Amino acid sequence: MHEVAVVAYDRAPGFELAIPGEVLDSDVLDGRYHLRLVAGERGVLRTAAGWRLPADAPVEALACAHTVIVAGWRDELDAPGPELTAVLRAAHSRGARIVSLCTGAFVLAAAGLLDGRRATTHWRHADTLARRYPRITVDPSVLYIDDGDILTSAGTVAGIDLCLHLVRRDLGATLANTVARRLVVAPHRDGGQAQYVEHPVPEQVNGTLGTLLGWMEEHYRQPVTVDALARRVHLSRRQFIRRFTAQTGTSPYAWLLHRRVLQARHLLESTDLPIETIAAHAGFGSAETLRLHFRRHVGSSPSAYRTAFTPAD
DNA sequence: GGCAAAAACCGCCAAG
DNA sequence: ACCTTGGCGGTTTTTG
Repeated sequence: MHEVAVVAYDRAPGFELAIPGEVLDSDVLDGRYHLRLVAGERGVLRTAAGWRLPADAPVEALACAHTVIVAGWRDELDAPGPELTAVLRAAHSRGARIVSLCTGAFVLAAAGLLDGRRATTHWRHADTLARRYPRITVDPSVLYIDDGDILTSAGTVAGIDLCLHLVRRDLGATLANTVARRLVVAPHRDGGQAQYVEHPVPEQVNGTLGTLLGWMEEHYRQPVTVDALARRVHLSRRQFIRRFTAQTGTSPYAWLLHRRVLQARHLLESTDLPIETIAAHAGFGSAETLRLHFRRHVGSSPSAYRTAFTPAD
């Protein structure tokens, strides 16, 4: 049983606070995570909308959590209390995994947990974070950053991506996809939040490119060249790459590779096909190529991944 | 939108 | 038997 503590604090944004519950406590996960709302501050706590927050446990409960999630923060100008930062540091040094969603990164930063690390936050606050904490390498162009024991995510909805990533890491890609499907969100939103920087009005990958992404989703298992993609949308290769990266945050080819690795993960978990075959089914030309990109994205070799996620469940 | 340089990738093979 | 890693030149992709 994996204990997850979600930190409750006064004037918390309700949306961010709800994300861990929606993703990690999804009924398709069968209670593999045990979530608790833990008070990070004294007194009566309310959400930004004024709803009363009934914390399950006092600050000390962070001591027994495997994962601690700070979902957002009320105000970048408002420093978190010393009690909260101290207990976060303690939890981390005890080996807990610390996660921030959106502006929750400011709390982690105040606790000194991000010093010397890469981190991200909502793009509107990235500058402030970087300026106030020069020892943090802030990358505002990604949806989330997995730095092993510390994970940070970008604005609002990216918190869902990060929580799905946790599920993927802990329980495998197949289950993560099931959760995503249940929530009716994209199981794999690749790339950064660059699109939101230029077009703060969220979502909706614009018309023709959106259609193209659908096509790619159907055809990534076979060889696809960037030139062919550009031709499909009647753009020069150069212009196509420009638009694609502006909208999705990754280059076309990188998108394909990422998608193929995800499919390979799924096949490794759900079949016992040899690596060579899986490579072919996922759209890689050879097993070596799969291995290279698999290690780059997942951090382990395909067969090591398979043994880690095989029997039992 | 096209060009050229830089970077990344591919598949093969050899070795562990 | 099967998997992983690393090197190598020839391509393809990405960048400015």
